[in-house]
Amino acid sequence: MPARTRRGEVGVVDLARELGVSTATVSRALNGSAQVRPELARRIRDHARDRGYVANRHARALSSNSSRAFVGFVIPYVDTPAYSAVAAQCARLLSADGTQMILTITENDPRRELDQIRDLVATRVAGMVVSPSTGILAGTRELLRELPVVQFHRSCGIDAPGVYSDDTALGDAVTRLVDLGHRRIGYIGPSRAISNGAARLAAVRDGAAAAGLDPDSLAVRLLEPATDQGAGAVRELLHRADRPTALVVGGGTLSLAVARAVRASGLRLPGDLSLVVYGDPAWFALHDPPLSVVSIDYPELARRAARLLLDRIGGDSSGDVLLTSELHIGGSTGPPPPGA
Amino acid sequence: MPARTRRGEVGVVDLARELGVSTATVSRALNGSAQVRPELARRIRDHARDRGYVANRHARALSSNSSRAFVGFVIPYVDTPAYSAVAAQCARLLSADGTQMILTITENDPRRELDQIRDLVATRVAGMVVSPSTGILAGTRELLRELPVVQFHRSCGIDAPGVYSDDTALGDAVTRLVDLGHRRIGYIGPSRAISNGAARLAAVRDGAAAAGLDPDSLAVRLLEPATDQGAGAVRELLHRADRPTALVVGGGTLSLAVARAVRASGLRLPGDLSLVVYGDPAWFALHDPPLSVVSIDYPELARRAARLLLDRIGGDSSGDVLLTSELHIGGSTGPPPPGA
DNA sequence: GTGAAAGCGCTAACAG
DNA sequence: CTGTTAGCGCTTTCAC
Repeated sequence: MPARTRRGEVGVVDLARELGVSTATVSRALNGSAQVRPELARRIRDHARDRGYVANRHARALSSNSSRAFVGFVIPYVDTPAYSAVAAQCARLLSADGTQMILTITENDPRRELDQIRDLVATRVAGMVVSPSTGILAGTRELLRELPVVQFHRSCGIDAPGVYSDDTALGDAVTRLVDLGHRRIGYIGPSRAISNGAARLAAVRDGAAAAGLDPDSLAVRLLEPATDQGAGAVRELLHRADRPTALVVGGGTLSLAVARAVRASGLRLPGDLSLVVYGDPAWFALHDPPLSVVSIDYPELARRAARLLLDRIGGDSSGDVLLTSELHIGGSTGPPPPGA
Repeated sequence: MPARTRRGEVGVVDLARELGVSTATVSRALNGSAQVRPELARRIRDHARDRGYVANRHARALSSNSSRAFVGFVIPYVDTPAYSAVAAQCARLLSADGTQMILTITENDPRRELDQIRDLVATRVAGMVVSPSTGILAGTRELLRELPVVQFHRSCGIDAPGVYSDDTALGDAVTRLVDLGHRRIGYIGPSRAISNGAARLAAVRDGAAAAGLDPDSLAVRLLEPATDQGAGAVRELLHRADRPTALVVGGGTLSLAVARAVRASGLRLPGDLSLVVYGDPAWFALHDPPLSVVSIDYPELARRAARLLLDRIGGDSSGDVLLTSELHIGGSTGPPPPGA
């Protein structure tokens, strides 16, 4: 044991002794209980500050079996801003509330997910934001039932509100492409096993239907998110005899991979192929021409998640939040090539 | 109080009673103390598992005044992968150790930083990784002296090991540019008030000197990181009569801004201007031509930070880790324009 | 309004 | 090897 022995920490007992009052009074004063003579309360608080008193959160959490001292944030992946940046943003917002955020990564592994969520429960977190893994276990659902939970990006069918992106902009993209004259449109997106994968595919199909194109005519390739197998899908799609004249991508990591593969294919945008990707327009604007992008406001997503969680911990039972995605038209969308 | 009353949690006392042993024995068995009859230990563990026992981390932390149950991770910004992705990655690695990571964001505000670090101390974290704010307060340094700390990206001169990127590749970039014939080279990087800003500037100057170019002849613009004021700096540099024939950027967020501004300027790369940016080559490869990039291996950085922290908590006093950055030559670097 | 005392759930001496 | 007994530092009845 590397022994951080007893440091010279001051505790409530010290404060109480030094002020000639009881620990109960100190505690009350420090927690703003109205039932302490204001004058005394102020003296206690001042003294606490002077002595550099910092309450031990474990003792506090242990004693008052409820506190919003900690919350959990559970995400599957680390290497996409859709998760890690939103998590960080959320930590920022929660800290304003004096709440510490414990971040855990499941790597989309149901087993780890269960372990981590169990550990969070063991920490008596006041609640948690969770982006469920694809094959969430029954035991995990069970655990989640026991405390305030907010789902995020993905839903796993438990009775908890969530913050999701409404990906209709993907549908708008398809509609727009059809309007431009495209008939053979490819879609590469995350697996439908993930709730948002399913939602995005649905949006794309709806967009086609809305423009009068048979959704079943779409060339669809669904992949695990956060893999760069997008390249393979692109090559496959573009080497068909009736290759699509337009491609829509429904995921951030996939989009990067697809953009690179398309670039490698030598096709001209938008002359030979139209392309709409998913993610941060600022980055995709590096491309020449700037890519048309479906984007979602991550900071806002984080804000809503944080607020929803705090509401829920506070007992308010709010409903889902659906954040509208936006279609930014760049230079990569145009009419299909004449011969097509 | 939103009252998560007493849920039907099982505790050591329950296990002890049900098994007809003492809580001490249960505790020992559960913590793998060798001084329990193996047969009994196994029975206890099995029973604990069957009952779905999960130890209350607060009680544990409170009792054994040392534990690696929690660590802190303190970063200034949320919107750059240099921080948020590394933090997430670190959380992933630490969880394998059963350690929960509390993430906090200072927004580079010394006051918040102090508050947050004080709160982490109040949580009795076993240690923390911290990327200090620019104007860190004396009180904060004081606090950091009291527990195992690993510095990250930035150093604040306390006596704690750190994980840094060795940005000599920035110097290599400059050397290379000089070798290509460039004499007027601009550098846009993070303020020297930040330790890594200073280090990068030094690397750039060293690179110039190594190639026989007077470091003082560099056109240097230092900015706050994570702002997009890069655009202004670019316009200013490129509108001078003796505008640089090459530009090197020493920060991720700055790089994006600079790349966009250069693009807007209409200058051809590398014909009119050579450009070397800082960040993820995969993203900057979207640019046409693909930008030459100085990059650093963030996952590895996270790995080293996690390991260093655990070592340090374990009592090992290891030294700094310097991770070598790499220069990826893309298509944005070439000889200066003939007339220059 | 304030104090005394009983825990929160666990670990760690100290005995046996 | 195992049980008894104190706490860890705080909150919270319950009296006064």
